[in-house]
Amino acid sequence: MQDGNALAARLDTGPGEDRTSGSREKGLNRVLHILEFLHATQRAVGIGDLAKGVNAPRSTTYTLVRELVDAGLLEMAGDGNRVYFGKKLYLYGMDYVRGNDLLRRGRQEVDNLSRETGETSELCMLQSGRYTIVHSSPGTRPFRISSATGLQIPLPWTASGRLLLAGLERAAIEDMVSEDDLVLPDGRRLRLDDFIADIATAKATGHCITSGLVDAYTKCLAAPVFSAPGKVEATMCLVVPIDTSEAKTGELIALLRGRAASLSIPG
Amino acid sequence: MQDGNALAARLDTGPGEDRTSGSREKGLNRVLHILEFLHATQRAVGIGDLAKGVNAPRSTTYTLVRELVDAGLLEMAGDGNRVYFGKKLYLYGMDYVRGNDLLRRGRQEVDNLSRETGETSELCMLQSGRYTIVHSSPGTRPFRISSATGLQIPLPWTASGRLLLAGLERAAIEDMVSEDDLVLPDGRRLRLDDFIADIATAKATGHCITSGLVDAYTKCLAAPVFSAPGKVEATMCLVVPIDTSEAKTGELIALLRGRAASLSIPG
DNA sequence: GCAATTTGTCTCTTACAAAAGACACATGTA
DNA sequence: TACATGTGTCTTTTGTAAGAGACAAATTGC
Repeated sequence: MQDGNALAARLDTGPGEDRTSGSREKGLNRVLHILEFLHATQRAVGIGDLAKGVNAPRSTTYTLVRELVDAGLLEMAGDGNRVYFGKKLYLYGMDYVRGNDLLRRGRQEVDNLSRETGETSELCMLQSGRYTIVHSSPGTRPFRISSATGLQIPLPWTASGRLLLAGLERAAIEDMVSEDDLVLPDGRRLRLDDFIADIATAKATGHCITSGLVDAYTKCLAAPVFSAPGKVEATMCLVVPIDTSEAKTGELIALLRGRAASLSIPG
Repeated sequence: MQDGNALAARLDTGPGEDRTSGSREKGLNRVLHILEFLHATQRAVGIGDLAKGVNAPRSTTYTLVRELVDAGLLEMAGDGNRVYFGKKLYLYGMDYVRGNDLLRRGRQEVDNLSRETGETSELCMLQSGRYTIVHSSPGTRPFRISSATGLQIPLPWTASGRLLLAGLERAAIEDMVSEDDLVLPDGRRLRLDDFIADIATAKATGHCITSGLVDAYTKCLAAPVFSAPGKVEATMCLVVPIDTSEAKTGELIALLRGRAASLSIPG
């Protein structure tokens, strides 16, 4: 939980740049902030708190929430004065899945992979310039390695991040990575050049392994899914204990690469 | 497809009443219409068509679409000038699932049920006053009985509809059911009083069976899921061939009732 | 080849939505 | 009893977002 919140905090800078003052914000923007805030919070929120959370006037927040609830995008939660996502968003989400072969097959493949290997497996994508766990399947370890769907983590913290940026210009990479992103959870600081070198290596080898980046106990194996030659659309990734043997790791990487390749468009 | 479109057409009356003139609509409303239109269309749409579809000025539509795409709620589809739902909506949808025990367990149970029986199984709920298939699992019949997730069908056409309205006042029921809703796909017209009587019966027996309503070849078995004593939150339903034997039907109903009961909150 | 349509981006105006703030009504707590 | 703190609904005011329309560029059709 403490971990989850630390990560969630990174979500705060919602859509539409950093608000300097925030007075007389567009209604639609308010709504986008509200949705993003609920996503970061991951539970029903009182309308007052919501107003504070998105830094919007209370009156405005009340009206917007009412409209969104009427539309079914939000729902009043159990006790009666909290709101959270509504059924309509679920339906739209399912529409997205239906219209998206890669996601549909990727989810399936991730589930297979974690069942077969017993390890936590994830499907990751870039989501408006940020690394996002689009689907994850927990694996069977007693101490399950936490990672919730929809979490957004700085790109440099992850193996998948290195693959997702493969093929981008240096400038584009710099745009996507803030100074803060280079600081790992344990306080260590990556050098941007090292990160960019990692990306090149990942591109060349066709996979990526990172050890002890997000936490000291795991390593992360990732392989790219291509939507076109050279264009990395997603990655599949396995999170394994950091002391996993060389041999075992090699095995898993081979498996992972195969599955990721099977999802790729060209073949 | 012709069938799907006939049903989709029923979605058109989106949120916020029927627009008579439509001049100077609120931005948020336009967005809600856009989302609803995409949901009805079930595929990527050109921005021009979208503007026509939601009856909004082109300039406004362009601006809104750009904002929504930037926010990740929509995505530009393949060829480049069409839009459809975006990853963010998927993520929000998953958040909804995560925060909603009933839906999560219901999906699971529906999948089990269709695997065990081989029949198409569905989880249904009221969604802003309309019957909605929230999850469905196709079953194993060679001619699969069509029913897509997220479709909204007039309440009187379905067995689930009768259960979902159990416990409501007559006036409330009348509000939810339009004249058009009483006309079946084959042109027959239900009498409102008969429908209300059906609802009472369904409430009393704790399940509902309808034959040949949406089409001539199927019957629909449904059982209620309660969120509180007397409050029907959802229904589970099985779609079977209309010539299924009495005995077999009884068996399935018993199974269905058991599963639905296991999802209900009180016990 | 020249029309006719569609697409995407602009600018300018004013109708109207967002905000401020007052109000009424619950709570809890010194 | 007073005094915060949170909730939900009003009004009024004013800054601005929605809309009309004009434009160039890209697609169509004949």
